Amino acid sequence: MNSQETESSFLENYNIHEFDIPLTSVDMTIFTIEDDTLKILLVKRAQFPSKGEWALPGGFINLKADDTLNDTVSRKLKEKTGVEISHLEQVATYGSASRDPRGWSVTISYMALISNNNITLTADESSEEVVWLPIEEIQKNYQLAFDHSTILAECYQRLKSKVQYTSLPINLLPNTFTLSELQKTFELILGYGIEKKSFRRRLLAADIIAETGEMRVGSNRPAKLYCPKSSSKEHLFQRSIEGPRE
Amino acid sequence: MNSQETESSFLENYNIHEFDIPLTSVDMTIFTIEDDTLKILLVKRAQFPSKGEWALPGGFINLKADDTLNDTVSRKLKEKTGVEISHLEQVATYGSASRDPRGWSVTISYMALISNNNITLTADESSEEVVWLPIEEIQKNYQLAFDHSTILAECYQRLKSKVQYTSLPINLLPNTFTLSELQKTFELILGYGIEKKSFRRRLLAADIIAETGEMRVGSNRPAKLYCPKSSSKEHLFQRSIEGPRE
DNA sequence: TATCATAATGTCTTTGTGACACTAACTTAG
DNA sequence: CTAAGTTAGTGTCACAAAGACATTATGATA
Repeated sequence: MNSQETESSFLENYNIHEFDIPLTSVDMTIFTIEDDTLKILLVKRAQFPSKGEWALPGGFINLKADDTLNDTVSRKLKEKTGVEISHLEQVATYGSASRDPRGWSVTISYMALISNNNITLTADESSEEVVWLPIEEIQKNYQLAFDHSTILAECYQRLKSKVQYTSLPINLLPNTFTLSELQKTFELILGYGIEKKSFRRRLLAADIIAETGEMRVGSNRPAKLYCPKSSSKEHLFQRSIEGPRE
Repeated sequence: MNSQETESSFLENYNIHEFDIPLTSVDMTIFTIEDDTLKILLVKRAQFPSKGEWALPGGFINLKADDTLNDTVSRKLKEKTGVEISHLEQVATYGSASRDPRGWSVTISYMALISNNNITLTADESSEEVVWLPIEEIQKNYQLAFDHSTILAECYQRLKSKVQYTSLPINLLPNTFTLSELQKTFELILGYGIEKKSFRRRLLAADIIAETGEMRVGSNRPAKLYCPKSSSKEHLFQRSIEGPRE
């Protein structure tokens, strides 16, 4: 290095491959609701390492194709689901020498919520199979590749805690829904029942949904259909939802 | 690729340098309180790129020295402050082709809280100067290197929102403190005054601090000294702190 | 037309917070 | 020695929002 060096001359001589740098990827926990069950998307790996094992969808950053991390994630999401994501949120980043046998690696995890409109899942060269599986069953009976069980657990935890004080579950439903459907979604994630009246008071006070004027007709009293207002996708409630008192 | 390939033969032939991978670093927003002011640590860069500009402390992962991301962060923290960190939390990860002139890069940002016990800051080969600066002044009058202004803003935002519903500010104080000192710390970060009685009720209900039995003597009525209980470093309050009513 | 199931609302109780007045304890000025 | 001043700490009421639970509303179906 000489004293005549400028920023541009420095950059001309800079070679990224001189250094040991970690592999960097993104991984996604994509939630949806199917058959009154919270499910996430898993892929069966078609390539080494961990070939044949179940894993979260994800992949390496493509330095040519992607301008930002969000581009990487959007590209991967489109590859698997081909569908518009309702909510996308970065959760955490994991890095260590041992989490991937190929070497020091870093992965950035994302949580995505989509409404299940009979999406057609598409496998590609990196995955033999792409399926929705109930999250509770994965946590009980599946051993995921790499540290994906940990990543999954942290994303699920994030979802569960955000459900206590935000309107996030709206992103798991279609564009119109009844209040009972919305409440059921909250309860599914929280793991306990909540009071109908309090729940509706919260929604009303938050002013985040609007009546569509239409009704959902079933074999009982029809229910009003609602749609989210623009601000509703992640509204923070003033207090968090409490479970039943003892 | 042949059909005889196994996981171990795959790994033998795997060369990380065949691929374009991004540079990966960590950056830290280290908060402390000095002279009743919230300050963070900045370094003046001694090397290209952005030589001479102010930046958040941080650096690249050392694949030989670090086993995990936390090792990288701990190492960097020790280099600059030489001090035990009270609270450390990953905040967000930024990646893009343009954020660093050396090429596609990813940085993982951390927020750290430490109590200011007259720490001696130490510069090293990568930084000419290491100083505590008031965060408000940085945001007004400083243009930081790379996207560090954005990273700083997001860490500050994280701190401010967590102060509303957790006991995080305890980590900015020494091991013993009075309730008034603690309240002042909350108010400093929140940016508004809070009610003494409600504040104390919350702390009592949370059961996160204990009387030491000692008193702080000044030129007025002496105040009881408290110390944190083990669970107190990030206790979640049942409701968030509200500002004054209109 | 009666029954049933779910939708929607009314209202009382409980809980925790903001407001604010009040008491307590110590230093300092005179 | 005493009164004034300042900060520490407590008592109490009003208010806001949530839980509990009863009640009414509205459709399908037998």
